[in-house]
Amino acid sequence: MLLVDDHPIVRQGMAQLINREPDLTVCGEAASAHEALALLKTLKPDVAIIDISLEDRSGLDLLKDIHVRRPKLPVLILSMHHESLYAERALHAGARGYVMKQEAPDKVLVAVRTILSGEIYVSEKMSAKMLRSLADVRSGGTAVSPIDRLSDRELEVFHLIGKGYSSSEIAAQLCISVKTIETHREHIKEKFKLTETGELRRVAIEWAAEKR
Amino acid sequence: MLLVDDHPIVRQGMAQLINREPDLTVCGEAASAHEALALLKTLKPDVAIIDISLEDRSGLDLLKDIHVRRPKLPVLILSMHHESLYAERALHAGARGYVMKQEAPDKVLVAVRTILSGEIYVSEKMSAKMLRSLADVRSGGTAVSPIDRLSDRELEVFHLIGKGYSSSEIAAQLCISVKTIETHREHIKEKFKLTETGELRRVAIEWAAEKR
DNA sequence: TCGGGCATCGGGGAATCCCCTGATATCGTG
DNA sequence: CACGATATCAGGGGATTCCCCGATGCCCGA
Repeated sequence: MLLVDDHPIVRQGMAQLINREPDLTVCGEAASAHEALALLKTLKPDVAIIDISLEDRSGLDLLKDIHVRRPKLPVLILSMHHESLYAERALHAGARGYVMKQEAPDKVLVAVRTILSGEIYVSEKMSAKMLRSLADVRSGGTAVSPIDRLSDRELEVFHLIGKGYSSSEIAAQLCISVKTIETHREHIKEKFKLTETGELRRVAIEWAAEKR
Repeated sequence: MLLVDDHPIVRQGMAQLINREPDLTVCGEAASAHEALALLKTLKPDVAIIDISLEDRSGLDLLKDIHVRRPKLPVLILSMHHESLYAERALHAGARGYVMKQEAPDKVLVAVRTILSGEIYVSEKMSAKMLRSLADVRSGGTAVSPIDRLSDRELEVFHLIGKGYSSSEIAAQLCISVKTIETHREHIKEKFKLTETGELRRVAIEWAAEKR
């Protein structure tokens, strides 16, 4: 197994956790995406655990690269960020599982064994959420990113929310009623399967930051 | 030694690192400030390692509490954030050392032994920087970033605003009144010379994105 | 042509935020 | 010690948001 995390202490904890399992062994560690890709060539691991926030801030990027080079390599994303923000993105980028660092260590072991057996691993909550969004397939069953399902206007509003504008400010900028913005917000929340307003704001900020 | 970190995997790595040293032993672990304070009473550790970003309250907060209860307990701050952002604040709040998680694990051991011997531990770079800023006396016209003029608490609130949290959400996270958050927001706005609320939100988002 | 997504707007009530004043306690520094 | 900075909280009132409801007109594809 290949470990990728820019914090040596985390790697150490992970390595110990993994190595004391008889059926699992850490064969290499990397602190950056660059190192990881190099080790991937020489070590030929059969599974990888990758932190989403690396130095060169390319955890998801690395994931995509790996997915191109070795599409069948199961990758588990381990992150300090909440699953509601990144889990879907990670799976979309080719990961086979997502575990938050806040989780108990044994969750990692369960996740590793799950993805080694060819299954997908996400938390109960997250899988429920994703199933829910899968259930109402009004797009012919094709798994589309929620962002793609936004209409032009909704995307515009979403973008402005991500930049920190309030409903009334957005209304002013677009020269339309606040009420209209509120409607758009509701529709966006529906499409993203969000329940709290705060979540919409944070997701929008995250997204806007990426598109910077 | 008491370990405080909200990521079980990190605690595990730290514990293993510490315990294999003959002269050091982990006597307790905590995932939150609340737990930490409870354990501090019962366990009487002679040194503590604290992560700066905890779930319930910030590590700096916990640090101050500890410093009140046991002023002589040497505390090492372990953080994923760069030392240039927090090291000075940490020492000011009573910490005896600051180590980034990006550092090699043995740095932690060096740091622990240093603070156990009564000395202060920061990296070479950081100590040089602090000495330099100490040397060049506050000559009136030093252009200081508004960020540096924020108090610890204000910076914390500012950070959370930038991540998209509302006043009430921040209050819940920090376990203080919404009214207090509102006061902090006003003070931050003053220091940044901002007039509109939206401006504060956007500056905070901008800043949080940079420090990602 | 009919349905559906889209964009626009409105009402109303509860919740929250915003902004002001003011209060208290602590801490560090001069 | 006195003073300023910090951190905490409160009350109140107006502004805004949030979330439920419903409505209209438009355009496009089945």
